[in-house]
Amino acid sequence: MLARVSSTPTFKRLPRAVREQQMLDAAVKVFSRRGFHAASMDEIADDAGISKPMVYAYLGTKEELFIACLHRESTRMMEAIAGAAAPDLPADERLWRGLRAFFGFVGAHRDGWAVLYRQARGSQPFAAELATMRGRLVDVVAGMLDHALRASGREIGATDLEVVAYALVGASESLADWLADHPEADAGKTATRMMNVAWLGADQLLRGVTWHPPVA
Amino acid sequence: MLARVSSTPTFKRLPRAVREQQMLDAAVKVFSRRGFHAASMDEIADDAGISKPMVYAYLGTKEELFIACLHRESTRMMEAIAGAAAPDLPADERLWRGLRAFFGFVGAHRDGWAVLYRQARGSQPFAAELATMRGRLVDVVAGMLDHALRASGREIGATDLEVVAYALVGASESLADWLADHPEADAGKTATRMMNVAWLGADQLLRGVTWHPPVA
DNA sequence: CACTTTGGTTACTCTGGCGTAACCTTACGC
DNA sequence: GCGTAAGGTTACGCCAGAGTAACCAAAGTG
Repeated sequence: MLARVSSTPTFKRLPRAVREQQMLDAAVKVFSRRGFHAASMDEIADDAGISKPMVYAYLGTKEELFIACLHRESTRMMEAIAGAAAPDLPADERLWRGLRAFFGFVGAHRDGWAVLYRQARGSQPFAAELATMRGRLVDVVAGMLDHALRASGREIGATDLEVVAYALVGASESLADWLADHPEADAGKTATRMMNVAWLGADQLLRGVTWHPPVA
Repeated sequence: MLARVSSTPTFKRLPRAVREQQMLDAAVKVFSRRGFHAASMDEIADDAGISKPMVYAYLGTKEELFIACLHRESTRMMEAIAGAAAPDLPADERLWRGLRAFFGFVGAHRDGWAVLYRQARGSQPFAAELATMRGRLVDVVAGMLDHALRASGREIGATDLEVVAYALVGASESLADWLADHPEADAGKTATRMMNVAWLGADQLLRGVTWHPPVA
């Protein structure tokens, strides 16, 4: 007998890259459930099946860890969207595919992304980080609208463009929240609904229709 | 001489109701600047010109204090909106007035409401509170849309209605954030922009126009 | 087989800041 | 003028939970 070498071979001694992902998985989960502040490094370490000092060794401070989570998740999301919305498609098709990818992603990572994202909106240290990511999305949407507008010989002020894009992104985020809170809801259907709100308005704008406040 | 009674008459010994408002003012300010977690009760007390135990005596725990802030601010906002959007006006007029009131409020309370609001979205203890308030707004918007739809002999599923309303509210919130971050921006103009996005889409919906996903 | 790197652990330290106990003092009713 | 409540203070207890020191062990590497 005396079998000791391979008594528990499945465990332990994993390469760094693997452990880091496990830690991030655990961190996303715990941050989601508890919120940044209430989440404890001990619980995260525990959940990752590792001891706390390892987390510090690999991913650093609690704050840095959170940012690492944000980064990983947002990168994944951006890739999902970019991969779906090819730039050579017509505007409505691009919008539709982008939205579908977005809601698909959120639907598949409900407690991951959406809640992480919610966290980040509030707290100063991460707001900047988040603003950058949202900024990229806004730019994409704005670029899309601008492109479509120019194609139909129209134009619109830069600020107006930004604000409209911002509103569309905001509406999508809200519906993503809604989706994350309604486990029974379907991602595709939500995307369709968003499209109805977004495109019907955007389409009008593209046609040159605008609304003006009453003179009163 | 011997004047001691009225040596510092302007200070101290204020009735509870007054002090409570001062405390809430201070709390809103500090919570906004620092965020819930980083805000310290000491700083709030200090800023209110009072000592910490008084804050505990009047408004309770840090958490309770935050909720009290949320309550006061949201009540004020709801009143501003409700006061502007009379229920007997036509849909577009109501929407326009409501939006103007909303952005006017946010513009006037930039660091107050908007940041408080951002805070609350993330952290569990307040998310519920906030969800209730947003729920009321969503109901109002949904009711408005439903009313207008029925008036033109149309109808729409309850979930669809809710989701559309949710998207509109979300877009408004996003623009409110944008407004809070751009001190130079004008509230009225922002409201007009939002109206362009919201109404152009909603108007189409009201006319029975819908968008459907391509068969592919 | 030394010997070093990499993956891992237990068991602390230390501090920020919430919440409170104990204690004054001005106003007001009677 | 005297009791009592309402407004106010200083000074502290206390603990969760971030971050660390010190130490161990299994793989590579020559």
